[in-house]
Amino acid sequence: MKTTIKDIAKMAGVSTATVSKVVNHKDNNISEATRQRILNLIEEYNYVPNRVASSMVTKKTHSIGLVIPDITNPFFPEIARGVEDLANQHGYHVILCNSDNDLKKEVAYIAMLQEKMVDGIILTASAMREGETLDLGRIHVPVITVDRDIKASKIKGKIIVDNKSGAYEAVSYMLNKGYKRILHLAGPFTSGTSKERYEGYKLAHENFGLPIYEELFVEGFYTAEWGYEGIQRVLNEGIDFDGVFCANDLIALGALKALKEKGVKVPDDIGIVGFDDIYMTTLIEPRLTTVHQPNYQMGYKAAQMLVDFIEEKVVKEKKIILKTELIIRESS
Amino acid sequence: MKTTIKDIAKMAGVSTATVSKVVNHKDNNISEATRQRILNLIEEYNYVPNRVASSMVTKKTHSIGLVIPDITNPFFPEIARGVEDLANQHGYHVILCNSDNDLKKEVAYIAMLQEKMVDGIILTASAMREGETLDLGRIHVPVITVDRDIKASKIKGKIIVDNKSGAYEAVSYMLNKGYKRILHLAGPFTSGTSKERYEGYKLAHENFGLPIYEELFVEGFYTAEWGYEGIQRVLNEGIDFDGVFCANDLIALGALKALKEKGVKVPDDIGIVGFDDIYMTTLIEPRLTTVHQPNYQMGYKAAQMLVDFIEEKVVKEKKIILKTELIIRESS
DNA sequence: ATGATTTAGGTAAACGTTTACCTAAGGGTG
DNA sequence: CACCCTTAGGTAAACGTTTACCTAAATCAT
Repeated sequence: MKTTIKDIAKMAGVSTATVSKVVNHKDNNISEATRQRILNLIEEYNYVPNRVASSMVTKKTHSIGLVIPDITNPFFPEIARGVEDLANQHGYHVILCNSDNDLKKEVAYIAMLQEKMVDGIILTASAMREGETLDLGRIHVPVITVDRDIKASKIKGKIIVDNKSGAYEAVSYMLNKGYKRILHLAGPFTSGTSKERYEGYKLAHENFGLPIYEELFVEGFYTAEWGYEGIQRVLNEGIDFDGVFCANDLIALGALKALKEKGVKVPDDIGIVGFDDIYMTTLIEPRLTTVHQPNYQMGYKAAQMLVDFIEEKVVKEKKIILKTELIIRESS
Repeated sequence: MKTTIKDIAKMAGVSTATVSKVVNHKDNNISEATRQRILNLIEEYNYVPNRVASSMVTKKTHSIGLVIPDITNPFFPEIARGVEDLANQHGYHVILCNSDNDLKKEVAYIAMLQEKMVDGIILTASAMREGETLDLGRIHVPVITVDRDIKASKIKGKIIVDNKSGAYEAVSYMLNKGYKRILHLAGPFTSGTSKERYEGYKLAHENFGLPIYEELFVEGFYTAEWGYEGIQRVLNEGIDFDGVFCANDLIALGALKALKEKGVKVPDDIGIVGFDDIYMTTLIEPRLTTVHQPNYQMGYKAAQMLVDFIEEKVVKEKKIILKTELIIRESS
């Protein structure tokens, strides 16, 4: 049998109220003698407060749900870590959910989180297909989205990254460097980030007064496999290009691999620029020029905003747009 | 106000017991008419059962704690994913905790998890320094360790990988290929896995009747930074070697980078073999020969065993040793 | 000495479920 | 008709806390 507050109260000859007060440091009107007596008993009998019982009365579980597509995707651990760090600092714990970019799973997880009475949810929404929509109508805890901007009602806050300007900066840099025909290996257009990065690509060309060649834009997926395949396809079609702007680093890594295998020299023959700045970009040869995304910051800020909502502090900014940073390395 | 079981009961003109039964599908003796009436009200009023209240009476929270050093280390996301997948299949959710290899944080997290009444804990223990010991004496839920074998009482089960034989196989392979002076960039010896891998390295040499050169063994950390630095140090000291066996892939990646920068050709001049088979090993050039660790499997099996303990099934094996697999690629 | 205030703690309801056990009505059997 | 069984549901305690409000004794000011 686990020791409960009642056991301690009985042994100390006080009421449970008194024990509760000392456990929660609301012991301003408890005599030092009693306090010590209780503390000793707690120690001796290894009393561990049952937080689920507390939650029943306080209506707070001090837990937050984190719903992301896949922790295995190198993009997400940093976000998760940022969330967890801030949460931990404030006494919250985080429940990890992998939605696999599947709206059904996502909805199921959110429902589950609600049943578990989490105090709030941080969500990187799955890419939605046409006609799909995420209904948060029945959720009554704050929801913050991270990285992906979705249009669903009831979202209390957003943390996003300025993808368009990040891409703009990267492509401008390439154009400045003299690249003329920049291939854009895009992510899936069901993802808003992918679209925004494409827009940055376009805008840079426009500002330079350069045309956009249709054959230099290829839509795909956010994976290394696709980067690998995409390059091969373009090469096989005989399309000419002197630089590649990839919608994320995974694509870039795949592309780089494919180019190397074809004997193409990077950056001498063709330059590559990625997006995200995931850890491994510095471990490869040549190190990848890329657009740094502040992932840890995103997670951290999201959690911060969520906790502010939960604790009913005033939240000044409900939409935080984080800046990217172009990191120039040797691949371009 | 959120709808509770009482609201539904009142509106349906039945007792809460009845509603509870239909919600939990224990409705064998509830008439179909009543069942439908209740179901409709649940739908209409968006009744969401409060699982923390359930937990109070059932003594189960259907949550498990996952304590790992750092989700940001590419070694762990796969484990976490394995855990989460199995947990999810069985209706459990997982609470993520990053201990940063800090015993204090680890202990604090475990205490917190206990207060939150998790049903069990999966732990990749932090590397302990001399004299440190993890006291699980006060935990009364099952604890399973993963990857790292620690000696702490009260561990209900272990999932580990046969590090020694993995290393043995890798080094034997190198020796067979004709490498004569194999540098071993080890991890920290506070970590058991690191020691075991070293033992595999030693055993292979012994079986080949070859000597072990002291200067070819260097203890360090499980990071790419250290691999990079370690190689430079060895090179600066003018120590001669023709192959490198790294205690993990991160070290190997760092080492590879350092070698490339010095103009050393891999695998022509020097061969490299790593350990872990993290995702990025296939994205670099040359792709890394490494010892595959079944990380996802580890997490999955750990969760499986934990759930079996929680649900009081008979657990046949309390120590599962997973086999590694040597993956030969181009770096050797 | 009296009334007011402070100190130290107690009382008991409430949080939202589950579940062992009870009951009342109806049906079946001989 | 008397008895038993089944059906359909109800009763109420229990889970372990927290907290608004209460109270009795001691101290203080005048």
